[in-house]
Amino acid sequence: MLSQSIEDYIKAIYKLQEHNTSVTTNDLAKKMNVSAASATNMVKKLAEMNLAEHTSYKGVTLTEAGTKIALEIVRHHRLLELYLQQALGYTWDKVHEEAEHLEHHISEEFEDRINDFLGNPQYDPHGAPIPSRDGTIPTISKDSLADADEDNEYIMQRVEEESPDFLRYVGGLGLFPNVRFKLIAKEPFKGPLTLRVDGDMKIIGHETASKLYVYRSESA
Amino acid sequence: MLSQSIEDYIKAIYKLQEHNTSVTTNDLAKKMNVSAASATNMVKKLAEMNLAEHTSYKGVTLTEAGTKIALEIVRHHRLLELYLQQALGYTWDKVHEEAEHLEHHISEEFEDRINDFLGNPQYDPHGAPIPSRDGTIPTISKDSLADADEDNEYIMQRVEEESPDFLRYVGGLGLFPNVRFKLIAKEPFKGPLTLRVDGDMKIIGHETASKLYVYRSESA
DNA sequence: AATAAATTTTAGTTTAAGCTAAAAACAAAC
DNA sequence: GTTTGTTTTTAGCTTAAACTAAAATTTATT
Repeated sequence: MLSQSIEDYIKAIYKLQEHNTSVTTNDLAKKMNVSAASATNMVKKLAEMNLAEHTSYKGVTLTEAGTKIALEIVRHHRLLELYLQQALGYTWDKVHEEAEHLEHHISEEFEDRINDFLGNPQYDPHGAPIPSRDGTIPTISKDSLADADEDNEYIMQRVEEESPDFLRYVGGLGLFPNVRFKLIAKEPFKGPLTLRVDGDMKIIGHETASKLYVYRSESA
Repeated sequence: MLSQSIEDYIKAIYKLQEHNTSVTTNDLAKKMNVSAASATNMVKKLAEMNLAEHTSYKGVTLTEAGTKIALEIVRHHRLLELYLQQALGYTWDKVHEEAEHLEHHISEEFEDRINDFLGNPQYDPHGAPIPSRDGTIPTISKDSLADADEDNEYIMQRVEEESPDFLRYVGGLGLFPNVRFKLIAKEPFKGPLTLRVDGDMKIIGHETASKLYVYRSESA
């Protein structure tokens, strides 16, 4: 059984890998809120355990074994998030934190039972893909709303931010996964975007838009 | 936030206090599966934190503050057990272990939500009382079936053992909380007991009976 | 290319929780 | 009421995961 700490580091590396090509110990230290030295130590330990590869002064990558563990943790996390929402009525801004604590402590049986309760779901409340038991990840759009084109219709896929405040803000605009909307206007130079969501006009900043992933909708 | 370890010790002391009047560090060490020295160390730390009182070479008692914490943990544990059974279909022999892991990691919100889901329940799947939010404990019979009298009707209140094997055995006899049965015969000298449960005759040992708590039923 | 700045690693400490072995205190037996 | 045996505590060691400060390496600047 891996320590909670080890699991947290693996998950952090996994998440950093999704974005940045190379993950430095410093990136990791920041994400984990520990000193750079602590991150280095853990990375060396992970390498020792063959869960990561580390080239000094360069960066870290998860090995296949490490990735497998990361996917299990992410699966736990996202299943829990959805379960908290669907079964216990949590709002989407609160599920992350609770799942964060629980993800390390549920058994395989628990995982299976909530998975069955939820009908083997593909996405969590924020639209993030839930890795399947065997490590397959449902496809997701990698198109940020910030790169979308005026005058097109889109469907919200995913909000890639977990801060409660941000989620409440976005939710207040009606922008939940699977919601359809139209991008009416988009100012140049990272300016604001105007959307029509369910008949209402909403203006959001470029920064916000960059965290929303969408796919083109066949306009109705 | 108390460490998991501290919480586990507090809970162990609480449970030992329920039975034995005085709790020695050795009792505690056995219950916790640690060396006597480790138990002594922790007890001193708890005393330091004003969660327990310790008189050297004598024993430990929880303070009011310590008891309050114990009750919270026990509440978490028993609510979880019932939730796992009611909401997720766990059998009663498996709920203990899962709850044991989760009890330290659920938030107050989680506690409240499962409590509401369960309708503010009083007893867990084994008939153990669930302390209320404010620390009140539902009444329970302290009469063991081992001390019961021939020819009377009883209702199962509680099974005071958490080992899966034992619970499966007892469950196989049909002896769940709230089940009514009649004590047909009872051999002297800690001999076996004969019961009629739902029309069927069952013979159980004294040792088993001593772990079953019952109350007299007004015979129908 | 040489030096300055930033990043990463190494070295050595700290804390929590465990351990063993030895010492101290208590209980029991003669 | 000593002596013997058990229980409890003390002392000192180990491991995991953090830390700071110093050394090493890489990157950036002139």
